[in-house]
Amino acid sequence: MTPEPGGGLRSTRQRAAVHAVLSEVDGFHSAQDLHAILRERGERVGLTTVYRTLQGLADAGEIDVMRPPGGEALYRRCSQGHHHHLVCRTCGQAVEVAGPAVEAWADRVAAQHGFVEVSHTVEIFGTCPRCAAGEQMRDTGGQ
Amino acid sequence: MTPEPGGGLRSTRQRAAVHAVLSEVDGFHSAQDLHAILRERGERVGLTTVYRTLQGLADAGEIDVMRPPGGEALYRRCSQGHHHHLVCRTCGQAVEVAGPAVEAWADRVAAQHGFVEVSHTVEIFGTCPRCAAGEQMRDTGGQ
DNA sequence: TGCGCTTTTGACAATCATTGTCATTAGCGC
DNA sequence: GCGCTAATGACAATGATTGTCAAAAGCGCA
Repeated sequence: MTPEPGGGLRSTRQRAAVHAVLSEVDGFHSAQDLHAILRERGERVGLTTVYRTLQGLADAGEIDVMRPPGGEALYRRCSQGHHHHLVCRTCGQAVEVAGPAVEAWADRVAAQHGFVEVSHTVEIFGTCPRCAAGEQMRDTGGQ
Repeated sequence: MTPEPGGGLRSTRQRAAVHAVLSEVDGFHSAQDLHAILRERGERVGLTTVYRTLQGLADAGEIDVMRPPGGEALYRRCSQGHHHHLVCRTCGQAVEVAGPAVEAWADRVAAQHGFVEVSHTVEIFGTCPRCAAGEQMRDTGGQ
């Protein structure tokens, strides 16, 4: 029970590595994905540590977590404020989008029903122009 | 490898049971949850079958699936059209909400970036009035 | 009504992401 | 440098979901 206020975190090589990878890669990646990237770079970081570090970063609001229908959670370093994502379901590329109207709508709807402590998730999935262009060879015969 | 789409389904006792439970319970429930309810009722349905039936129903658009941050997927029978949910994170009670403005916003944002085949998920979490009221004492059993 | 083909079922194993464990290692203040 | 304590990491454990495959049950058809 001696909680160090604020400075309770130690700066370790592993944490820096995870942080660095997140800064350099583009789009959303799973924890295992990031772990593989670290290994390729020669960084020796345990998978458990990757998970914990990501958890901590997500907890601190420094990265965003997304749970696509597929299964694994995806992480990405994002701008700090509240925003949402437009994600390509083929290549993973993500665009940050802001929707003040949506925020307002969500709050209003929740308030109408008397809900408090409201949070919301908005995710838009689609196929980005590049992937859509390379994908059109797929309707032989059909259904 | 030519399963009859649409009419290829047979009506079985198990499928009817799952369907019935979904009609009678309120709010979102996990697959394992529904399986437990079926067992309590004396219906002998395998867990695998529950999963498959739910998958089929979700595929047919007859039920809604939600993946809360917690982990398991939750299922609920809903009205057919496209809509979203305002869910109490304490008791699970859910309110269907429609947001034409949000749909339009999502489509517009996606189109601006050239994305096609767009889908989106919107979920609002909060604490419903009843849970918010009873949360200071947390004594009344409620149900 | 009975038969047979095909789908469905269900017990169990397999998978797979994520979390817990715990001995070892390494920051950081002194 | 020393020591305390948090962090690490290999491994096991968890737990939801999916695959497997033989047995059972629907439904069309004779």
